[in-house]
Amino acid sequence: MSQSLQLKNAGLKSTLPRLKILDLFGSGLECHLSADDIYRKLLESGVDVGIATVYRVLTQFEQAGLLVKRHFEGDKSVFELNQGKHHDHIVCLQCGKVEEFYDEIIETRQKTIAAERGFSVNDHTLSIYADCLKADCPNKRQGIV
Amino acid sequence: MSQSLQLKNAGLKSTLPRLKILDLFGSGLECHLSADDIYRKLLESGVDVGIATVYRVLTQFEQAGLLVKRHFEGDKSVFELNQGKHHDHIVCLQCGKVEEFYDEIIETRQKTIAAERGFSVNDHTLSIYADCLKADCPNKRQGIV
DNA sequence: GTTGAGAATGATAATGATTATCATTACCAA
DNA sequence: TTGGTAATGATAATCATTATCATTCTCAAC
Ligand SMILES: [Mn+2]
Ligand SMILES: [Mn+2]
Ligand SMILES: [Zn+2]
Ligand SMILES: [Zn+2]
Repeated sequence: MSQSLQLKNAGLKSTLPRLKILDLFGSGLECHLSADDIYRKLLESGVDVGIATVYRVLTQFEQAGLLVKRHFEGDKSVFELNQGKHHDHIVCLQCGKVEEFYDEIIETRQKTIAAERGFSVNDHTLSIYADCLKADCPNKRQGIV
Repeated sequence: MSQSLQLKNAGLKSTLPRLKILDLFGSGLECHLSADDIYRKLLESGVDVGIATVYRVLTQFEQAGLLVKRHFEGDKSVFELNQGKHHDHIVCLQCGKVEEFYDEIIETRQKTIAAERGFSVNDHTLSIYADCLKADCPNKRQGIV
């Protein structure tokens, strides 16, 4: 589906900042970007956008169900494409790379644990902070991408 | 162990703000307090402390291993006594109550998942946001305590 | 294609949590 | 008791995020 149609479906007018921000997330999954990441990337690519617009658009996209907001370690939140299905994250403490996973055993176990204690699960976040053992892991942190 | 001795062991001088803050956490477990919670409670109890001191002391206690910092939903972080052993949390979306749990199956599964993907787990956070089904759950949010 | 009402933008001020400064005060070893 | 030094607290500064508001842009109607 074209991006401008995506926006139309979400009840949002097709504007340059919105199209460019949608572009950044592209079709590439496992892409977790902060407002500042996006602001910086747009300026680099010659799109003269305001930081206020970035925050506004991200919030609108989140409310429209296009994006999902995440809170990893650190102070700033990141956004990713809404993949329609829940998943959890492994964050590399060396390079900041984020990998996604879904595990039925963990999911089921959480419901059981909550039920045993008199809770009905609404949502959850599981973030594993780990060291990447791969050879190509750049041994320095550089913002969660 | 007396509180002033606890402070001495941590290499910290025994001062009124430090003793009073340590007091607040007391022996009661499952006590998760934000800097502002603590600041407010101290003022209420007649201890005229500055908010800067609260933040400073919390950081010192965390570095000394007396407290652990947590990040639940929302903007402010909370602290709890360092119980020496890892645990995860269920947060009631109605009243904000926090319950703790530890599940060996989930812990083990995380290590397996990470290993399969070439990661060595360093740390993790699992927070379940749920609705408390108990009758005495006050149906309003009132800050995470 | 032109146009106008209303939405969107961006510069900037405001906010809320947290940290840094720095002059004053309190702790404690001698 | 006292002096050196660490701790405190009022306040300014910082950082991410949100609110304001005058200006610009979009798009449906003509
Ligand atoms: Mn993800
Ligand atoms: Mn806890
Ligand atoms: Zn999950
Ligand atoms: Zn755990």
